[in-house]
Amino acid sequence: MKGIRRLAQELDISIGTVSRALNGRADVSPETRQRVLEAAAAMGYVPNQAGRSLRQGNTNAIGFMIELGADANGGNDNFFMGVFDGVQSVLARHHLDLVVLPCPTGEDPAVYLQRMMARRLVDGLIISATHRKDARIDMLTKMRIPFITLGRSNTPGDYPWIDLDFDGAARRAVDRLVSAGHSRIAIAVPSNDINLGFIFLDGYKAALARHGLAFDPALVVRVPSSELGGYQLGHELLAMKERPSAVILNYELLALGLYRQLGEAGLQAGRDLAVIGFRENPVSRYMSPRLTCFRLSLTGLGAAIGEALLATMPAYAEAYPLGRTQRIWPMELVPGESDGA
Amino acid sequence: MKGIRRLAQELDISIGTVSRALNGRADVSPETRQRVLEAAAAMGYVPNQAGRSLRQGNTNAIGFMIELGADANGGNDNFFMGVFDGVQSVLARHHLDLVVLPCPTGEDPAVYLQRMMARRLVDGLIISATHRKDARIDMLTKMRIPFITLGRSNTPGDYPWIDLDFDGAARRAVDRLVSAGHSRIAIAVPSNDINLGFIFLDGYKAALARHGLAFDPALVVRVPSSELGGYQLGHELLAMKERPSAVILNYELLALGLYRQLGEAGLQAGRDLAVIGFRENPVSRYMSPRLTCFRLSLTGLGAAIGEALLATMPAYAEAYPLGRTQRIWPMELVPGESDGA
DNA sequence: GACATTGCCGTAAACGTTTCTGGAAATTTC
DNA sequence: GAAATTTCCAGAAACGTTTACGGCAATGTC
Repeated sequence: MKGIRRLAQELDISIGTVSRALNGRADVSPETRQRVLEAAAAMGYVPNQAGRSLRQGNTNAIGFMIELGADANGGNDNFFMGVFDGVQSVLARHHLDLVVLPCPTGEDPAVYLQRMMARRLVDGLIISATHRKDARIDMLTKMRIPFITLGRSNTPGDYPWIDLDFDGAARRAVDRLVSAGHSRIAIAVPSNDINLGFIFLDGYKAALARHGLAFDPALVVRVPSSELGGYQLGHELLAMKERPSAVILNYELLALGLYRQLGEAGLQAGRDLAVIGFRENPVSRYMSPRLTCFRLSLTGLGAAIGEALLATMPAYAEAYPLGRTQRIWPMELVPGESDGA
Repeated sequence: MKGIRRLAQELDISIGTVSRALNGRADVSPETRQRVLEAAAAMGYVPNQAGRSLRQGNTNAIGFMIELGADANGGNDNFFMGVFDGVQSVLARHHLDLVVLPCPTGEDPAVYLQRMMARRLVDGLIISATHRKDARIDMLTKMRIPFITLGRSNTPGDYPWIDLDFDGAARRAVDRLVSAGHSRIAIAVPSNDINLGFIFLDGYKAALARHGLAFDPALVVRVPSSELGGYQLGHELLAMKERPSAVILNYELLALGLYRQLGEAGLQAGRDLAVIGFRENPVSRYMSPRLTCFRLSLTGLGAAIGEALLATMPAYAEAYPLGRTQRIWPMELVPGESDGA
């Protein structure tokens, strides 16, 4: 005899009562509940999740899908670790657990997602590295699985999302550079179809226009989001006929390769080329010269993701007034030495 | 009507036969099997994992527990992403899925593990960031859950583990520095009780002894495994009465902070202080000067972990001759410019 | 042609929960 | 003190699978 049945036998009561006592239902006397809880603790009883899932049709777990391919989310640094912490802080309030689902490099994210959802492993899902046209969004809406995307997409629909303030970052970077006297400002965007690149570029264009500067397509450099990409970026910048005096990066670690390329040419960021990076992280803080970039609260972002997701799940929604489930997460500019200010 | 029952009704055969057909059992006629498979595909049927788990008592998933606390595994860079890929390449052969379990910062890893295992979410487990005395090991052996640790521990027992070649790296770093003429060689080790620090230090000591050099405890600097730790390390090195001419790092990103500290004192790695880092990664490759460090195959490591774990699980063991489930993963020195050679 | 074997399939039990239903006992109500 | 209500619990069904068992027909064996 195992599980709840054994517990019931031990206490000489029915398994139904044991279950109700453990789950805090009303119709069980205080003393019986007490006995059950004590016996459960003593015997180290924990309910079998498979049985519970089968019966109630849920799993009490939330999934977070990430893509392992380095290019897809820019080298996978400590970004997600902070976000996971934030998400869990919210889920813990409801006894929900977080499981991370890593899509292998080279596997189609949509196919992977299909496989994982078929397992019915989670009740809700967070997906990241949103592509411009993302098949996963249609799939999840069709499957009626609650989800939220970290990153906007162009896929139409009324699904919830949260995204970093790419437009704002691009705009403020341009503003800062223009007021420092720069007029020829290059921009680096990812070479794949991840959506953030398009938004970043749009923000850049809009900011230029507001300053009355013409948009020059030659100043848009598409490179993979990696240190090597930064090195290539440097090469392209130096090879330009009319060399720009500043560059804005969509990904902070591009600066490493860029710095190296500049160094090999006897040049230095901040002095010979103004550089504004993207997200502040431990590496950008210790590069020389220190990178001017944008700070955000990773755990705060994670918590916002968790709350927005729960707001769309009927079982938890009452605690989270639906409100805005589509929002832009703010970033704050932290000046470094790389923009020559 | 849902699930297998609906499928059976549609085909007008029993659910037992459907199940056997889908699971490739022998006693079902070829044409029936064909019909079932086609109907399942047409209706988009996928077996309910909860029902299956409940019946067969397993989950067809393997867990990989990581710790989010930045200090615990050295800043969480792309290390794990590569390993996940390798693990999945092996698991896929057996239709096993990988789920990553991120232990929140600040939560006791053993408590977290207990919670997750109670959910019976996975059939086997990989744990990382092994501590010198690791409560999780006793817990898992007691629970009879197949597991493997990424990182040795001092906890006694015959459990499987894989570890990076910390001793070899320390030894070869010392060898290289000594033959370049250095005799006062400092070493950085983590300030917490993560086990790799002790092994790294032991390798260092042994190598010194082999060269007839005395071990000087003053040359052992304990700092957190982060860029800031590297900065502190630089401070301590520069403040030493008898300043060392070389330093060996247990974690490559320490070099970033160290470089900065040196730069602020007008010094440079390679020229004024020989530096040998630990693991090669994209960042270390683009630091200036490029860090001398050790290369390893992350996906290879992941695959080895997966195979060693499966070798201990009865259901899969036959494919993996038990052999050595305790092994050291090799690393290859890649010369940079930071050691002045 | 009687018998044993084989191939295929239906039936039903089991996995560990939760929850619906009913009902006995205790309490309250007039 | 009978009726109505409440409190608490037992019993059983249900969730979706897998699999042990048995049986019927078809095939093989002498």
